[in-house]
Amino acid sequence: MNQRKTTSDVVGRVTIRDVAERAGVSAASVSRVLSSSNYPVSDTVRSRVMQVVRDLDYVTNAHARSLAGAGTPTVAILINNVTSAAFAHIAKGVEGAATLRGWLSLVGTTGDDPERELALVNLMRQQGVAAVVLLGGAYDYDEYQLRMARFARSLDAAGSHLVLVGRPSLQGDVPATTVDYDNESGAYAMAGHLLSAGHRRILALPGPAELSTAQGRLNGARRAFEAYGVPFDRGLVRRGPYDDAYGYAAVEAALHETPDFTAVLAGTDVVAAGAMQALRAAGLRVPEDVSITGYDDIPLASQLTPQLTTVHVPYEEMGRVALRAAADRRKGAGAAAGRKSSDSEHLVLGTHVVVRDSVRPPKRLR
Amino acid sequence: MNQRKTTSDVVGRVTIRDVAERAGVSAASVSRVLSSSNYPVSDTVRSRVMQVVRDLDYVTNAHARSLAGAGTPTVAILINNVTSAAFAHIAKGVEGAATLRGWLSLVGTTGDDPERELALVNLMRQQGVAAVVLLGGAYDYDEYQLRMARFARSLDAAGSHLVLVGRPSLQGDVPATTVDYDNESGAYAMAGHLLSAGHRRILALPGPAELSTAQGRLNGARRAFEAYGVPFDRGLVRRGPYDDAYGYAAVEAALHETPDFTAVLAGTDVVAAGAMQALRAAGLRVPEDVSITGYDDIPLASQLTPQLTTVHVPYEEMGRVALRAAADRRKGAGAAAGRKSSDSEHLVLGTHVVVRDSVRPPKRLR
DNA sequence: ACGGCATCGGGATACGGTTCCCGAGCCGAC
DNA sequence: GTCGGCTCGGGAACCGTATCCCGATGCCGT
Repeated sequence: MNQRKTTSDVVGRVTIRDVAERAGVSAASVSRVLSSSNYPVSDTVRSRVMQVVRDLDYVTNAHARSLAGAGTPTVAILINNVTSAAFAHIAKGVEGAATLRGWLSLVGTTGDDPERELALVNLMRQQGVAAVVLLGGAYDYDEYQLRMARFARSLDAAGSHLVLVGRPSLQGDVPATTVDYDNESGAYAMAGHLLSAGHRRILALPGPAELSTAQGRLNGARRAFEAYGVPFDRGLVRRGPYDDAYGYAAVEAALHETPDFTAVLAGTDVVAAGAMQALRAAGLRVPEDVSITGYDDIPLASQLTPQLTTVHVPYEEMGRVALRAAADRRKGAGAAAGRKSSDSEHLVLGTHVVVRDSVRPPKRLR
Repeated sequence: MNQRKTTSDVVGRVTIRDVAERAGVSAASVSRVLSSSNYPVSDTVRSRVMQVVRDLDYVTNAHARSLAGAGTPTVAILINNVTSAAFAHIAKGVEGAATLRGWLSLVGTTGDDPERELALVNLMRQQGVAAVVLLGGAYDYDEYQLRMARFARSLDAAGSHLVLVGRPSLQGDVPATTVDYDNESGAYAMAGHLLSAGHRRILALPGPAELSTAQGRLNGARRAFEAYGVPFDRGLVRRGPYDDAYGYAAVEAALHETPDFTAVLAGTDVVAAGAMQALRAAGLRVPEDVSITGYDDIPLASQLTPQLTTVHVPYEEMGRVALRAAADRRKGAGAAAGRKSSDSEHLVLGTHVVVRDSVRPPKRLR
């Protein structure tokens, strides 16, 4: 007697046919009522279906829907590390913009592992995502260019699209969009801020040597030194990973070896926080004895004491722009199979210095 | 001569049949080669298929796969705010554990909007996710209980499972798992730490009155006061949202109205950061003049100067536990349709005080 | 030499929707 | 009165993959 028609025992899957049967209509009608197409459906059928849907607590199977051609567009966010504030803000921007359009967001973390990145891109390709957004500075090997170009073409062939955010853009005619910020100019402005305050001996903590963002920040600083006619002392540059331990250790070492610096130009707000602690531990005051600047303008910057003068990077905006770019391209794709000339695109957002309390003129000038 | 041959005209979707045809085998064989079932396939067929798969850069369609019964389990992470460090760490734990098992992670942000939360749970139900993990403190209305119970039952009926992390658990026989930490004990210990250092006039900034976590933290503190025989002055309690502006404003106001406090018991590390700034702005030193404690032990706590004494909450571990619970339950579900008695489950993780540099005995005792 | 078993490939079907196409009913207009 | 057009419902053909079931082949033992 345990027939399926009684509904109450339909514990597992409720299908569209169950609904149709119970409402006394065809599956096609149920689909039309639910899929909000503008196919005309009589009010009686509509209300009958809706009632049954509520009764049975039915939801459509997204996989079947996708398979049949309809289906919610999904954006994949691939990120090195969810706990990084900067990345989290980009992700927020992407997710927010996605939600606004009714898109779904899948996230995967790569943990800086290229193998895992590869695996994830393929996984996302399987999912048939509308776009893949790759976040975070990358190591700019030749191999990187090759790998990304392959990703881009694979995704493109599958009707998807690759968006690189805060990463080196791709050379050549590769179907990918890059969303970037003016990294070098930000560093230029930040270093200029210190130089124009009178600092000459500036300890630079750009970050890891191979990371694209670190390179850009160091270049910007170097250009500022040139512009101000101040010799750039490579002995005052110390490399290391983007974390506070690096900031701490680098300052501690510099205090022993080249203690005449009057300011610290940190590659990141987090690095600046570490540097600040090391200075305090050595009995130095910030900014009275030593000035500090950061980069990123994450919430931490204004939570430190003194509040950190830093470079504002519009991370959340970048995320939004990234998704918009992907969505636009998707819309445009419907036109013709023939590729447009604007296959690859490079969007650059501005940065600016946020002046807070961590910079003062060097002591001897006061 | 490096032509891609026929491949070039298969621009859009490459299906399993395309692969089969090109390899001169049936679709069934291709499926068997790729799905790593232990169905016996001859080496010649296998290698032929693999070759074509590489040539065509074929990936299986995950939607079709899911529809056919196989398919990657997916966990949905529903989170108020990606930029909150605590939530980000939970999410990291969930995501990491998911990845480890080959699961996928979908995220959605609710932005504290119950409507959006509802919509998201339904969306995830459509996706046929294996589990939904709901993060973050919630407002503990009666309606909350009802709503969550409905979610839990809906998901359960669809073969999925609801996991509540850092939220009030559900009353009654609701098929949901709760992963929690010992919030009240943490607060008890933290307040006890201040009391045993000699503080008696302690400014409490528990957070918003209605939030479940804030309530628990205040209760713990109150119990500590009782245990130490110290009267609990409600005039020294100031409510507000969990952000640094609240910490700043509350301390500023307290400095005018009840300036005799010697310590601040903040409901959150971020709140503590705001409080610390307000004290500094008023010319007070931390911890020499006023002690401060936090709660959460996010990275910020050790980036502040002085480093913050706080309560460590095992956020990432909670995330891992949450996913494990969901996975275990899923495995167990295959056994019998009949429900076990352990339909709802409540896991509680421990907390502990991390002593750093932001607490000293009050001045008059030194 | 022959039956039987293990190995392996292929056709058919199911998964749960969407949508094309057709047809029935109804109304208004000539 | 008839015909055309419009409204709306249903049957059926997909979407791409996994898997059941059956048949073909080859090898072994007796």
